[in-house]
Amino acid sequence: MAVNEPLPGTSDLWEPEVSDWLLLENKAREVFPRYGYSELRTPIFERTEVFVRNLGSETDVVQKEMYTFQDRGGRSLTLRPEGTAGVMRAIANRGLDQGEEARVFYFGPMFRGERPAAGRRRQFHQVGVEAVGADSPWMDAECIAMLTHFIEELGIRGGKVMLNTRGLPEDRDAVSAALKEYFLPHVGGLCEDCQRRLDSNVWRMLDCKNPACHEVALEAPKILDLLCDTSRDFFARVCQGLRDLGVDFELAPRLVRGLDYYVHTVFEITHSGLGAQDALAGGGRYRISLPGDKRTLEGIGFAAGMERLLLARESLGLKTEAGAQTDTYLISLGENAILAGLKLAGELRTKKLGGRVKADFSARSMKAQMRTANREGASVVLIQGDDEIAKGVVTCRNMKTSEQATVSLAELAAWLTKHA
RNA sequence: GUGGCUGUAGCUCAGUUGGUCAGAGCGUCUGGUUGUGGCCCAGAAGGUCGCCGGUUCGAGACCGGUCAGUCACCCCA
Repeated sequence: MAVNEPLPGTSDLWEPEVSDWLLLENKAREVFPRYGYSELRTPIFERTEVFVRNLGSETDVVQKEMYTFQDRGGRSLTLRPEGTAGVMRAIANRGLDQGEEARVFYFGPMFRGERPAAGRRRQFHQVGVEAVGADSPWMDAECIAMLTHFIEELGIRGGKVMLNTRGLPEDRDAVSAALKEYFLPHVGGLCEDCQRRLDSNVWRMLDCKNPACHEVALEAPKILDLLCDTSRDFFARVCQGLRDLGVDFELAPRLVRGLDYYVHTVFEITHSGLGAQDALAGGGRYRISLPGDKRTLEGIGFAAGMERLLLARESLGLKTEAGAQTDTYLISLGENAILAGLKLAGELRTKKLGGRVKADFSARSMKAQMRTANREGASVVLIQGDDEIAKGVVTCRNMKTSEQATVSLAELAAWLTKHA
């Protein structure tokens, strides 16, 4: 049995869950193009270098979560742990003219070697967007609005937009210095991680979840207050754009997010229906150097966890229930009839009649076949035995009303149209 | 990677202080007369009690390990 179970953190997806996934994918394909974004599909594995370069060799994702392997040529390849790096690589490969923008969306499986928990899998799925070559704050506002639009279209209420800014790279030293100065006197009472972070990554001390650290971080200087005028002005425009678009948001002064390439806007959407991993989506503005391109490209993007979107829907009672598997069920009595059933089913499909047509080839009793038809939720049952075949008719039963009629093959189409 | 909880038929679970304890409900299959579902009744199939080892006269029950699930931490989506 164990050999048949999917690997930890992966799962087989059956109906009716597949329907929920299709809904998600279809919504992405419906909503994002309305904002001028087009779908991009990149490979599921890349040269390891693509991710190391883009995410940074020091990040947790790169250091301990990637599925990396050697191919037959000895190259180091990695299953993508996130979507942005591959998208950037694809954009670099195609080239982006000065002033040109690339607005794309994507979705698909990502892979990280983590311990599975609620809303966290080893093969998980993200739907994300990237708008590269766009450096306007209004772009940020529109991007966040698009995300909330998408989430609302999925029927997910109760998501909260948490918004902050990290300012420009030039601001970083001043902010770090101020934070260090603030935290230094308190460091004795903080968790081990934060004691280390004081030197390695003081920004992250702001969003530590350890109660003692959080207490201290509450009084920390606000990043926004430490930024230059340019940064503050940029952020003010993002906020204004969101207000003009009618998007509710909360300022989250301690939201910093993990990756170093973020500049200016950072945001998350949180939802209470998820358990400990309460982030539905996260993103921000970034500056990235594309390989083989001297320019630094700026962009804005986000990624949403599809499993988490589905969990949020589930917490709101929106999970798809199991439904009928079959619309028209063909019962055949006797060997001759089975062959007739095979042919009739084929004709129905060719003529696009009867919806989902399933023929029973089991040669079981009438009763047994009827039971199966009923269990599968068939709305119509067509019965053929030697009698019907001899007369060139089909016994048609409407399973909802229990009406039954003997219908000639010529009239079958009309009957099905009426009852199916 | 760390910790808590869990692991018995397809599903949900009972199984007292180790000794007919391998069970129930649901589901499935078959039947309740000659070609008819959903209700009802009857019968049947189906599990080496996650796996390995140990303690014991004897373990599903106790111990150790391992695998898996789940929740939390870390980190993130």
